[in-house]
Amino acid sequence: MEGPTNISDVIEKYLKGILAEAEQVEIRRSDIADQFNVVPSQINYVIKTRFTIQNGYIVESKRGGGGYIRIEKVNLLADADVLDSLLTDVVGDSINQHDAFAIINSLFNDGVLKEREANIILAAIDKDTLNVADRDVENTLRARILIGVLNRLRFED
Amino acid sequence: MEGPTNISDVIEKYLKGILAEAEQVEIRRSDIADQFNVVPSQINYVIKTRFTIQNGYIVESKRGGGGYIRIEKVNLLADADVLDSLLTDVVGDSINQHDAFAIINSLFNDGVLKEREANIILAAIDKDTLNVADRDVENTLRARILIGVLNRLRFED
DNA sequence: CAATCTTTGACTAATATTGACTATATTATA
DNA sequence: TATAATATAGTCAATATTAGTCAAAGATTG
Repeated sequence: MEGPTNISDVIEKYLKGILAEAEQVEIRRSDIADQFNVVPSQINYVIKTRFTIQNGYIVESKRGGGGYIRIEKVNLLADADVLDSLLTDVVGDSINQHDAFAIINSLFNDGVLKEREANIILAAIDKDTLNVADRDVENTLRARILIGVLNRLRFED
Repeated sequence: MEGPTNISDVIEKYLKGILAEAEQVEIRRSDIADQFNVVPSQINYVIKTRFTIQNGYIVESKRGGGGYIRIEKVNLLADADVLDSLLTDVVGDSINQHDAFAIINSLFNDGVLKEREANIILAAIDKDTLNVADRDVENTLRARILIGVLNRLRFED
């Protein structure tokens, strides 16, 4: 019944309309801001809230002359739901090395990760690699890395 | 969408186009500057920002009559010494996201990393993933993860 | 009314462009 | 051969051109 009620939704729909036709959109932030009569930083808000990796978008940008913001749509993989439930149920906002290793190991056993891929992740979240004095900080950081990596693996590219 | 709208990107692409065909490219700075209608020092800027060792290039030059700038592509897979010095000198104990991304991209281009492997590493060292308040701490952590991961891959082979 | 989402703008950071000045190598000339 | 003239490239800082961050204010929703 009702259309979009705020300008952020309008901008979101505009960009997604383009992405329905093309692989990616490349904009000049101030152009879009002018077009919808909003301040430039609102474009960042729209992107941060509506074009996340969880939703299947990858965003790249460059400042300076000829700068741009590029939004790319990426496709969900078959394993996406496995990774998704793992993320919401198991990882949380803190995870110790033992539990994290078990997750990666099971993903390897299930064929979601190749051996080299698993080894890369294990190296990245190893406690000696992170080398953080505080155990809680270490576990929080490990959770963030795991979430970032597994979210990325939900998509192809 | 559109191509680059800044002249530095255009010059970069021109030079990389030549390097796609040849082992190296040798230019006279003022020729290229004239060709693209920029001041000569902009050629130095393009080289300094886009043909660094972390991008996989080595640059040599000579001044005076018959002077030149020569850009050579190095293969990090073939040249273990270059990779070594790159990790020691460029990564060291701190590295920002921009430089780290350039290194991973080079390793992918040279066949050291597969695309999925590169994406995993990029996700792990992304500043939003690490989400550390202090920039120095973030860069230190990124360096440890990068070195930890690459060393793990190295022992594999 | 409390929580959440949106809008705004001041401030920050990154990148690109330009030109004056410096450094170095080669060539011409005394 | 020594020196001067010429022909290169390098450095650096000022300015211009973008995008990013953050927090306060305002609006909406449950």
